[in-house]
Amino acid sequence: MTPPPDVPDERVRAERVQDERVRAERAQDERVRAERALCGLVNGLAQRIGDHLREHATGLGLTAAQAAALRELNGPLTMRELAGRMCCEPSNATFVVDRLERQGLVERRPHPTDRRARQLVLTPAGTGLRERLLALLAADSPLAGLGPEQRLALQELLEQALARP
Amino acid sequence: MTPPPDVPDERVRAERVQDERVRAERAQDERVRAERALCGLVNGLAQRIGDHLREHATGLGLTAAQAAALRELNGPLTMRELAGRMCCEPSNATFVVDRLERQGLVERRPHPTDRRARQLVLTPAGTGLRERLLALLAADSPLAGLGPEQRLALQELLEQALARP
DNA sequence: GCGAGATGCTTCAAGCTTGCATTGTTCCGG
DNA sequence: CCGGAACAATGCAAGCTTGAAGCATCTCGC
Repeated sequence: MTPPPDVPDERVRAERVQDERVRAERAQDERVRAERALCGLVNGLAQRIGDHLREHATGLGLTAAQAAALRELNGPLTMRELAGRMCCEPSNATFVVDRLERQGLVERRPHPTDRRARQLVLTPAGTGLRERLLALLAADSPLAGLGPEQRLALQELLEQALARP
Repeated sequence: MTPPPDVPDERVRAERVQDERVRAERAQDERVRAERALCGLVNGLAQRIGDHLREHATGLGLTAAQAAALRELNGPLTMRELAGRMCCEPSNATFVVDRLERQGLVERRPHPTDRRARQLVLTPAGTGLRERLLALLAADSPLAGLGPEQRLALQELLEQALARP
């Protein structure tokens, strides 16, 4: 039953190589799957945060984007500053502020020192609505499942993940 | 210099109450600020994940949403299943699949056992493009800043945050 | 001064996403 | 069997988001 001296040796080696490749592929598959799952969790939480905002916003006659803008308007801002705080493009800020203005919640004034820029100021109605919104948002948190030390840990992990561009 | 027996006592108490309220407000403010920062980080990472996908997708003539759909199409799926994997509404899946179909990457077949449903199947072109996409996505990760144990920690935190609905 | 490039805002086209209504099909209790 | 509830997919309206193009204004180096 001992095989001829040359051929099987060859075959054994080939099988070993094949084996290794299969195992490597499977390991990579596993890594990819885990990565996708993790990304899914991140997106899921982001979506929940958005839903939470929208939920409280609709009760006040606002969309989520409008509420996000209103939330940032604690003092006079330029369009660009608002876009920065909302983490979106300036053109998007234009779109959202258009609606807020049409609803009489915010006013576009000429900027005192830069004639290119606009100064966004809340109207009395806007100020009142903003306070109601902040009260609602402070009342319950989309991160209620996490304790203080867990939030800190999460923050550090997220910062590290975002650090490498 | 000793104050009259009644009035200052009153005043001291009032000041103490006022003081406490101010401190409480400030503490709540701080909590709200920290929460917003954390939400910002979550959204930031989600956005980076999306950008990463878009980046590799555009090189293949796909949008991010199309790439996300293609990525999930490893075997025959119904519209509903695809929407589930993409974490979006079925009507959105319809929209995205419309484009994929128009580009000849996917085919809508009648479902073998349920005449309400459709079965999505990749065309040869779709299969090839999907493989190229997966190769690109496996090559670099949007979570490159995190090591294995950190990913595990992040996963656990996110799961816990999402657990409480 | 002044002209070139940078900056602030807006508009537009294209695509994404959601919620709701509609249509066709299946499933189940009577 | 059959009528109604549940379900799959789609059409549609409204809103969100981005990227590129365009106009007004500012700023800096000469």
